Amino acid sequence: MKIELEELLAQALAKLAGAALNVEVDRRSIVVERARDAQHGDYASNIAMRLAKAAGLRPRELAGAIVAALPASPLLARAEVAGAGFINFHLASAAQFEALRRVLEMGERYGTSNAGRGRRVLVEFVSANPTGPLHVGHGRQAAYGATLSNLLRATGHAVQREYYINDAGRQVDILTASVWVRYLQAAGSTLPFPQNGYRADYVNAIAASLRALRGTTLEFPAAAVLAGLPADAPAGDKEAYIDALIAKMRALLGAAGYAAVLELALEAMLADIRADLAGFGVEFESWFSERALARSGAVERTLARLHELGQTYEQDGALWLRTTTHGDSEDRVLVRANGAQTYFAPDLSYHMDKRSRGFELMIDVWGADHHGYIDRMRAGLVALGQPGASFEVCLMQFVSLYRGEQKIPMGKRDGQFVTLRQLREEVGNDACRVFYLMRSHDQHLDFDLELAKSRSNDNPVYYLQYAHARVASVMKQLAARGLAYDAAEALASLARLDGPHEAAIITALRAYPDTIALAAVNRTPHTLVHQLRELAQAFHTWYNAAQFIVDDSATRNARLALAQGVQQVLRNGLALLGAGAPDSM
RNA sequence: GCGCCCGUAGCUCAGCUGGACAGAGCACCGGCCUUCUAAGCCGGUGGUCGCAGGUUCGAGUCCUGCCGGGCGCGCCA
Repeated sequence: MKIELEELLAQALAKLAGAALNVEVDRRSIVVERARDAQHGDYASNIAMRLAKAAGLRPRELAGAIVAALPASPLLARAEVAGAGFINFHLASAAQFEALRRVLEMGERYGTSNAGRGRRVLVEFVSANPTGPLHVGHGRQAAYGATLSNLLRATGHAVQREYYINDAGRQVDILTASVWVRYLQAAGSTLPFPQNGYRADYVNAIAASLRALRGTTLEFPAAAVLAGLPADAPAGDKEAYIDALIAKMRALLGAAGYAAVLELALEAMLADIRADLAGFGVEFESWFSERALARSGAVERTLARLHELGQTYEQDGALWLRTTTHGDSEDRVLVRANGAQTYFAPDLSYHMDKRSRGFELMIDVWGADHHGYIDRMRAGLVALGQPGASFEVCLMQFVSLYRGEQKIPMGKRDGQFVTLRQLREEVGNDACRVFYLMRSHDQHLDFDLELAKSRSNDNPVYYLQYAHARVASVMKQLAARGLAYDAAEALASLARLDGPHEAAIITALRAYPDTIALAAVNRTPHTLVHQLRELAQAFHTWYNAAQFIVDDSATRNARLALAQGVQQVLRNGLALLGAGAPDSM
């Protein structure tokens, strides 16, 4: 609709070009927007104000000339000059109802487009270390990544969702050692628990399954384990201690024994994470293992490629990447003086792998604390010959949990945090998904458990679902009264929908596809929540003001058509948000 | 010190990529269930959009500088 109106404006301006107007007009500068206020009609353009100065005319004068030059169109009831020089468009009523017709015709496809033209996009999100259960912060990233993926799909992108498993780093070794110490302690060992270990309950659970699997075969006396180890904190260094403990564990159990514990711990954690996400309705097409990447030699190949390209240098025994030449604030280490790679090396290699799999665009969803890593990654990719624009990061600000006024503290290592699973069980999946998404991702989120549970306007998910259920209920009542919906009569009687409430709803229905498109392009799912809220509000207002099941069949069917249009769009929107659309509540 | 995010009604936040009088929910006050779900609706109270400059016909929105809050700046992950 916008485009049609812009075309009309372009024609009017072309007509004026010779006479009244002596400036060149770029077609792209002709923009029509939805009017914010119903009094301003349905659409508005500021083109006259933009061109007035260059044309040497007063904005209202120019606007008047443009309106006069507008070609006749069946879309338009009238166009008028308003305010400082706006051109307001009032749609013809047939064009008004076109939106409703389209909703009913397209059904669940209403709101989709092929704007993305099949562009291949990889959305990587959550990617939490498999060293513990997901917490509420991961939940936000999960909800965001899932809905962003849905939005991109709805706008014609070929999306793949991926979870990167950091299963090669030191954190996994720390988890492995933690499990082993718990396993020993469970058999009565006096071995102290490392200060830097993972001390939450799930570690005990894995230790118990280790015992069930291996019996006593992995047991060693505490004295044997502690022999030669440095002091742990607070007397000593907790980092040095845990590293020594891990080395000792390897020595005592042997490579195979150590690997067995590690595999068990990793699989247990991953199984938990997968189940949690699946339970949350968040699916991934691929789970990408860092270890597999490392074993394939890909990281070495990436390093070699950087060397070939002359992007690296050695200094103080370490291998550095010249990221400063590509916009980073300082150069970065790829391989430390002790020969170990930093995380930067496999991360770069991983993103090159994404590119090699044919993804034009890589969208990473990261926690806000990683923002300092963005320039580094992009610079590294550019150094490898990739376009900087192929890599994009959506930063998620933090989540604070409240129970009413009370802030819930969130420690990590000590296990004193609320898990995503606990949150879902307490609040429910639908409320979680929408609560997570109702705020802009670059806004810090206060998640109040009491609010999220309350069945009121506090939580928009109920408001949206309630509107959906009300329509279902009306249709049930219709059947109960022995009546049937007549689609043909409805479509022939849309002119009966002539009140302000109906107009407000139709405006909201028409806005929906624009909202989807904008939310996808700007990576802002929260705007969808707000738009659906406006639609639901318009519907609730109408519901209270008018009766649907009336005697006059033309009016009845027209109203039922509009109600079902609302229901359809709510269902579509809730699906994108990952929430259900119940028929009764 | 440098970098990123935020600062809008008592509280939590929108503000459609500069436009027409600044919006919503909660809270507070007052109304609406013999009719399709009151998890709802209607009305009212409430704001120098952190402060100061600048750009523009027009600034909550863009630029600069302050002030305040969060986060990040390792050969950690």
